[in-house]
This record gives sequence, structure tokens and C-alpha cells, in this order.
Amino acid sequence: MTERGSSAAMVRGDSLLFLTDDQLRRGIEAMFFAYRGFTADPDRILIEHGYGRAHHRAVHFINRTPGTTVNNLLAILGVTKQSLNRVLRTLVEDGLVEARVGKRDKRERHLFLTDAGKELEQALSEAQRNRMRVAFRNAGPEAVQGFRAVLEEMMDPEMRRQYLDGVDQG
Amino acid sequence: MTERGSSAAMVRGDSLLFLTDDQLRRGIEAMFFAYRGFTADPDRILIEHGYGRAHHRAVHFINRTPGTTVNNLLAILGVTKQSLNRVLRTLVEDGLVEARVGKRDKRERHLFLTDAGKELEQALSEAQRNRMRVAFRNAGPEAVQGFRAVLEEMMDPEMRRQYLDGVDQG
DNA sequence: TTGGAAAGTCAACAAGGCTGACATAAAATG
DNA sequence: CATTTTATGTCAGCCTTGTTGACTTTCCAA
Repeated sequence: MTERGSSAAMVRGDSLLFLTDDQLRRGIEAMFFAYRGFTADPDRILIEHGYGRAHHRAVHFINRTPGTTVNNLLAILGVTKQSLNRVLRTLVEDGLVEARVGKRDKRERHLFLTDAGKELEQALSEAQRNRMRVAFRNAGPEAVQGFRAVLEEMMDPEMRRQYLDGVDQG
Repeated sequence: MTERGSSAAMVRGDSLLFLTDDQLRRGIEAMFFAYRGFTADPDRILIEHGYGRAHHRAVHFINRTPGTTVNNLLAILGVTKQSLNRVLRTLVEDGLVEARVGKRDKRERHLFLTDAGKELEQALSEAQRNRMRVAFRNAGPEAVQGFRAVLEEMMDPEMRRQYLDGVDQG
């Protein structure tokens, strides 16, 4: 992998990949259009349940890290506690999330999915994984590496930390 | 590039890339966290001007395709005309967008950025391009190819058409 | 014991989606 | 020419999800 002295050109194999403004604009539009596809399937499911993306996000990260506290969730989601609280309240009322008072620190609420919550999470993530799986397969293994590399570079440092935290096996 | 018979394994060079649910979950979170980074810089600029992402999207696509009609924009943005109209109205009132009555079809409004509109568009897209450029450079040219390939596969067919439409030189 | 952190609550507000209904002008069609 | 369809705009009202500000309760820790 060689790097040119030029500010906008990179060498890939034998073909030049120019990072012109137009190339970058295409990357920007790729993100915009792809994010729509990325959320489309879960959105349909959520509407049936009377929920929105905010509920999906909460359910996702509670599932990823069971027992996480409200404060942890706030840091990951990057919203105000009032916003998150509104979402969590409905999820608890609807019996999808359980908020257990902390044992060591009783101010904290540890969040868990109930069986019903796990069921919804499964439906949502399965739909999203299916699309991701098809995209990965069609694009090929090398593309998947590149996809992840670019997205990781696009994150703010704080978000990248959160992202790298959620690793199971490296 | 070889494909294994297995449903979840793909070969990349000599290392196996397993598409386990956990790998897919990481892809999902990568999208979530990266999209935040992707919008963070323009969001800051928009707030200073009292605008939101909806304005950014409109300005972006009017800049991409000057003279585009309201209906075209609706198809690209995937919102209702009421939603878009609210945004366009403020942009026209503020002198960032000009809506010219069509010559051949006088029902149509052809949308153009004014000089002030181009100025804002430049500020927004420059911020976004800078992040994209750094991400691309850090990830490397091969990663950029993969990034685009996966994102394109993630789009709904209709959106992919819109995406591929916006090509200048192939 | 007192300060401050964690969490919850209430109120108010705004952006930006949505639907439904209606108006207007102009093009297209019979 | 009459009718229908299309493109656009607009008003009213609703929802989700974000915001800020103020206030309370709980309770850990200095």
C-alpha cells in the first residue's frame, strides 16, 4: 500500500483512487442512503408496536450489556436523561424492561430485558442482522473489513471507545 | 475470493471471517456510532444558523442537482411534501434557495441555491468532507472500496438508484 | 453531617416527521 | 372543450424525540 505525496490521491493496487470533492460527496451520500436502509426494517416492526427508534436503541444496548445503569446508557446514547427516561418509563410500564435498584449503590437502576423485551429485541435485531448479512455477503469479506475500518475512523473518539467496549472476542 | 459452503463463514485471504450474530451486531453498532460522527460537524454549523438536518439535506441535494423539482426532492428525501415544504419555505424566505417556475411545465418549481445558499452548503459539506477525508485516509484505499460496496448493498433498491444517479464521472 | 452525585419528575418548548383536507394552476386526456 | 390528473402549496392537528430548567428524593462519601 503506497501513499502519494499528493493531498487527494491514493494508490490502490494499480488504479488511482482520487479523493476529489466529488468522491467524498459520494461517500457522504452513501452514508445517507445506506442509513435509511439500515433502519428501514426495524422501523416497520417498531411502528407495529407503537415504538420509535429511541426505544430500539435502548432495547439494543440493554440487551448488549444487561444490568447496565441509566447513566451508562446516557453516555452511549448521547441524549438527555429526560429523553431517555421517557423511553425507559414506557418500556418498564409495558413490561419489556426491568429496572432493578442497585445493591451496592441503591441510587442506581440496573436495566434488564424481560422475556417480552428479549422477544422484541430478537425481532428487531434479526431484521437488522439479515440486511447486514446480505450486504456483507454481497460485498464480500474484504469489503466488510474496509466497511468497519472506515466507520471506526468516522466515529468521535468517545463513541469509538463505546464501540470498542462492546467486543466479545476481540 | 472463495466462498465457503458454510452459511456464516467467508474466506478472506488466509483468515476466516465469520458472520456470527455478534459480528453482525458489531456492524450494526458501527453504523450507529459512525452516523453520529458523520452528522456531528454539520449539526454544529446548522445550530448556529437556526437550521436542522432537514435543511442540510435539502441544501445538499439542491446543490447536487441544481434546478431539481420539488417532486424530485421528495423522492430522494423520502418525506412528505408538507415536511419538505416547511423546510423549503424557510430556505426561500431566508434567501438561500430560489424556486423558479418551470418554463415548459409551469406547475413545477425548479430549485436553485442562491449565493448565500451556496455559501452555507460549502460550509456544511466542507466540514463533512473533512471528516470523510480523514476517515478514508486513515482507513486506506482498499477500505474505501469496501466501505462503499457494503453501504451500497445496504440501500433499498429505490435509494440505490438515487445514489447511482448522482455520479459525475462513472 | 453535610455536600454532591444519581436518578426521577414536571413543565414547557422546538424540530421534524406524519395524516387529512383543501386550493390552485396547468398539463394531459377523452 | 370538459374532465381528470399532476405538481405544488397550505392549514390544522398529531406524534416522537430531542432540548432546557427547576425541583425532589435517595444515599454515598468525605
